[in-house]
Amino acid sequence: MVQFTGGHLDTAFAALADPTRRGILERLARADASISELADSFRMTLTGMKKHVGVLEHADLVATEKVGRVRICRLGARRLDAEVAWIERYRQLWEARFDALDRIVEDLQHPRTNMTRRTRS
Amino acid sequence: MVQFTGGHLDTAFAALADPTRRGILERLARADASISELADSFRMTLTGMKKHVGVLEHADLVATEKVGRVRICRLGARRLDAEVAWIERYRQLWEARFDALDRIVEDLQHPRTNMTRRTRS
DNA sequence: CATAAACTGAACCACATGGTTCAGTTTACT
DNA sequence: AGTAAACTGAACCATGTGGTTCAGTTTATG
Repeated sequence: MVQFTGGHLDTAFAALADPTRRGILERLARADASISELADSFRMTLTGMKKHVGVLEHADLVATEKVGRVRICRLGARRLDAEVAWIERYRQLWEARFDALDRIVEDLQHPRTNMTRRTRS
Repeated sequence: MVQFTGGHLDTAFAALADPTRRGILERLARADASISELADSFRMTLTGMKKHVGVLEHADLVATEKVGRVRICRLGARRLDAEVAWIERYRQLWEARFDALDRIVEDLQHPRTNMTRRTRS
């Protein structure tokens, strides 16, 4: 065990851990926007907004392009497939774990001499 | 717009943003464990591990109980439903956004005089 | 009772975050 | 040419993170 080459998962989850950043993604899903548009949508300085966009860009959740004096921000390539995959796998383990617990509780209440493992219902 | 009461999403995503923490969850899905067991699985001090468990506990991803001198860690109540829901919704928007882009590109290549919106195929 | 195991809390460290201000630079408009 | 908009970078600030060490406390065991 001991190390978990996290890679994308780290940066993607970290990027999603901020409400402003999630807001920006929702906003960009409606339409592309400049840094200033985003900045005053979220009542924040240009500089502050640029940092958030930087984080999202670094996670490939946003892509930007400079056109004249304005930087256009659009949704990036990352579709969060790996992230959902991790969580879904975790949820399966979670369910299995609690199913097992249920079986134990039930066995304590209705013990049976046959100790072979029961199959999932 | 302007504020996004993030609540759980914040802490859950933040908790998942660390590879050690994801590792702990996977480990606990296999079986409950004490702080010391986790600590040496991940080659870390007890104190360090306790902090990680603290973060996970704070996000309801882990629940602990002290039994004698050992603290038992098990999976917590949070099944990450809200988190998956957010991401899934985002992916839908993402698809819609790129479908729209495809339509534009296609229309540029094969222009048609009828400008009514085409329905999704 | 004595010792050791297992945890806990405080204090520290280097570095990242989420913001700001201030001082530029580049580009558009008149 | 001159002004203003839009961004950019550096510096700063308070707080959080991921880890450590050290000094306890509690609980189990010989």
